[in-house]
Amino acid sequence: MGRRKVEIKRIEDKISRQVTFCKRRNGLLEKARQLSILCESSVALVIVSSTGKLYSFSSGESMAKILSRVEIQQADDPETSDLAEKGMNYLSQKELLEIVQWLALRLRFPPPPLSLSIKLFVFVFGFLLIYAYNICSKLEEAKSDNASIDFLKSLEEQLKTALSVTRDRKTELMMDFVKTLQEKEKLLREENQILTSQLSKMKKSLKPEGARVMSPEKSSGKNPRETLLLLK
Amino acid sequence: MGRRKVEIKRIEDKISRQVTFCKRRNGLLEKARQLSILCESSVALVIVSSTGKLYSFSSGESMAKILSRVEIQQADDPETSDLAEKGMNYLSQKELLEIVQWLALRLRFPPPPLSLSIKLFVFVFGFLLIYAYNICSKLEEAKSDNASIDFLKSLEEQLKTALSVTRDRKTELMMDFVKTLQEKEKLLREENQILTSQLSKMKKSLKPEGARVMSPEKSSGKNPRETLLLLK
DNA sequence: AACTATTTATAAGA
DNA sequence: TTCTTATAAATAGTT
Repeated sequence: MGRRKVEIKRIEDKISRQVTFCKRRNGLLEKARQLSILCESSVALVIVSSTGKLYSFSSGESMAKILSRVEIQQADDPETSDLAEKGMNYLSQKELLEIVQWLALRLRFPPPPLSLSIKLFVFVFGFLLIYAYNICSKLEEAKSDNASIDFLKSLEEQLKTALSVTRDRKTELMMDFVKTLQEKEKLLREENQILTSQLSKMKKSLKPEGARVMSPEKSSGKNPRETLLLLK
Repeated sequence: MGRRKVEIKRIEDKISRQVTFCKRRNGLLEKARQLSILCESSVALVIVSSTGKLYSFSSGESMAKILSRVEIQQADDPETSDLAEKGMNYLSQKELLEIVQWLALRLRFPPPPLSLSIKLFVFVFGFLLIYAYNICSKLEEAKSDNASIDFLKSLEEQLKTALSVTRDRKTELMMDFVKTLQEKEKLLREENQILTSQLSKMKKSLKPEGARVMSPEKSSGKNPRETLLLLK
């Protein structure tokens, strides 16, 4: 829709590319706005220029909310369930590696099962940044009258209250449950060790024919006591 | 660009709205694609229909990556990083302790090395509060405007949403962790059973050799099973 | 899903 | 950048 038809491929001339970017970017943002209004739909659009400048639009509901639907929908989709990789992009590679290694080390558990948790963690983080960005850009357009200041003060209170939900009963219950599970795990591990050592002693005792009598005595005499102690 | 000019406002007729949505949605997605190719820019677009169906486009790099630039840009902005810092400070000592304890419990490790994770966690929670504060102070400086009340109401909704999302994610994280622990427990139990049965087989094979071996056998063969029961 | 009369977007030029 | 204008592209209403 110009003086001539253009092929859809990278515009080589830098100036021309920049001009086209400016025009089409505005066009796209406007089209996004129109679609959201005309058809009552949620639209989130982010454009980053080749020079790194950022432009975005999101309809009435916050971008965070719209994007969360992508996450949910994609999580259900087996093909896209490469969740770990997706989540990684929200933090720098370096930071993420650091977190993964650190957690893996401390949990003595191989990384893969952790990736989901990390993804969620990281997702929340990226989520709010996008959200905040949106609020900020909207804020610039906004003005307030005197009456709204009281409203904002109450909003602040509400936010504080919401924050204290960190300590709600559900969380506490879950923490208790986690504690119980961890204790169970510890006991089971210890028991496993005892069983394993009993087993190896048994095997040893079977090998040398003459030593048969001695070692079973040792193992049967020592192990039960150990087990009892550990269970305390 | 049609038989007649249309006003940009919600299309009341449902059929017509749906048809328009389909047409414009495709147009928008195509435009997004073209912009990304012509101008070598990153574009992420998400459209959710009023019926909840999701359509999206993102240029070559993944949407997550594009969105992460928002994060980078925010981090580079001195005002924002200042906010992040304030976010840390704003959480009460008590709340911070709570978060530390939760993480410490999960990781069975003393707090200090946790700093990175804590940073992320605290940031998520502190973030919105700081923004609320900031919005308040900015708006207090601004001048009267009737239309602003609607804006503020939508802002309130957005903040509420963001908070609930954060809470939901935390719960999800914990649930994932519980699941992992339960799986671990199951595996350990199975291992225990195998070890126990191996042990008793061993002992049987020792049986015919002499009567001496019998009594120790009982005690060592019985204890692990009892232990398992206790752990339930 | 097509069709087509119009509107709209935009490429090139100023 | 911004505006102008010829033309391509998108799409509203119709079939």
